[in-house]
Amino acid sequence: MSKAETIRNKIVSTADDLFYRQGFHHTSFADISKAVGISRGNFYYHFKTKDDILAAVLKERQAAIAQMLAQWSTELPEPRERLLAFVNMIALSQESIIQYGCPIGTTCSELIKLKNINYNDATGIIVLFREWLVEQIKLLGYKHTKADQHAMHILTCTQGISVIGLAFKDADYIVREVDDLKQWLQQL
Amino acid sequence: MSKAETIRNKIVSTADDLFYRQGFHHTSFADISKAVGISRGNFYYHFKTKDDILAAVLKERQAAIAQMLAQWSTELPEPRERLLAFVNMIALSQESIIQYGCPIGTTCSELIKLKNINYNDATGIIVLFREWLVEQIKLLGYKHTKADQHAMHILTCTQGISVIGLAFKDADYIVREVDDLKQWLQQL
DNA sequence: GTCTATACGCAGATAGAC
DNA sequence: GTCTATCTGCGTATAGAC
Repeated sequence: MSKAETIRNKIVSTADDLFYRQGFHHTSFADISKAVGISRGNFYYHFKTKDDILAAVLKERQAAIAQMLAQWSTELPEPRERLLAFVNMIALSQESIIQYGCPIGTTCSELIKLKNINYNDATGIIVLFREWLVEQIKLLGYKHTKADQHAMHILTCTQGISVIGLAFKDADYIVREVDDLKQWLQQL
Repeated sequence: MSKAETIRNKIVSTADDLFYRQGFHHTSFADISKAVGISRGNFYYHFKTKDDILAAVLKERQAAIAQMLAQWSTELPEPRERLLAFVNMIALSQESIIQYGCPIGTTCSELIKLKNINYNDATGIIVLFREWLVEQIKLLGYKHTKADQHAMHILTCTQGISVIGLAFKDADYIVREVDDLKQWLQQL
């Protein structure tokens, strides 16, 4: 890997982190270049515009999520286990959720309102989750329509937990709601 | 009511609307003054800073919500009916939720990340909802702790529905999830 | 490739004429 | 009270030296 690619990757991962913690609009080039440790001028050698960085961040996130889901699909034999792994993700990242919310949901909500952002780019990751969830639920014996409704319900709960967890900064609440959701999954 | 107060009120209601549809950070003074039909200079006669407008908007929203909740408490005799009225609010405003999300949730999520905004100002309205819900659920015979957990669950669902409804722009989904939540309330 | 210097536009905010 | 003119700072973006 060339040095240019290494720096590029560092810019993307740093931007990823800052976009999550501060929001896309609220993160300036100065923030990113300062965190990476390069000058703003150098910055433009790698990315022409802010939207270019955003596109790279979203692509990178999507790839990471796709890989994680694929890993679960291979490592966990039972579809129900996979669903539990998905839901458990919320409980595991409760600390960051309390501080910054869900990385997927908050970004999606922010970007979807921006007129110049592509709708599919903004929602891509949630679509990925939805399709993967549907796949697992169908393996439990549900038809597509019903499986999709259940998948949407799971997404509803995880996003709701993230929003309310952020608003009230309550870790116990997150654990409790995640447990309820797990129970719901068990009897699915 | 003096003319100054009328204009002030118009600024607040316009800002309220724009903050909801575009987000606080994304709404400029130019946007508001243009929508109200006054010059930016005149603007500053009524509000010194952007934070002042935000404070006025939040106060106004809080007052409106408090009044709505009080009205439900007087008009609807049964606590269960009141809870249904709350949840039904989501279904009734599905059109705007699909476009802009939940006015309470999105604003809260955005403001809570801003360092210079008071935490209590950002979460005030959700706290209001929480307390009112707890009150109603206690009337159903639940102890405070359990009632609060149920209240938090209702908030979780409504916020989750708003986020996912916005992301997928699906009105049928909203109606379906609201119906599920209503059923859950019936057996509470 | 990486830097400094700088242009440019926009948003927040102020001064002062009317 | 309402306006126009203007200032300042910041964020995006470019040019060009090294």
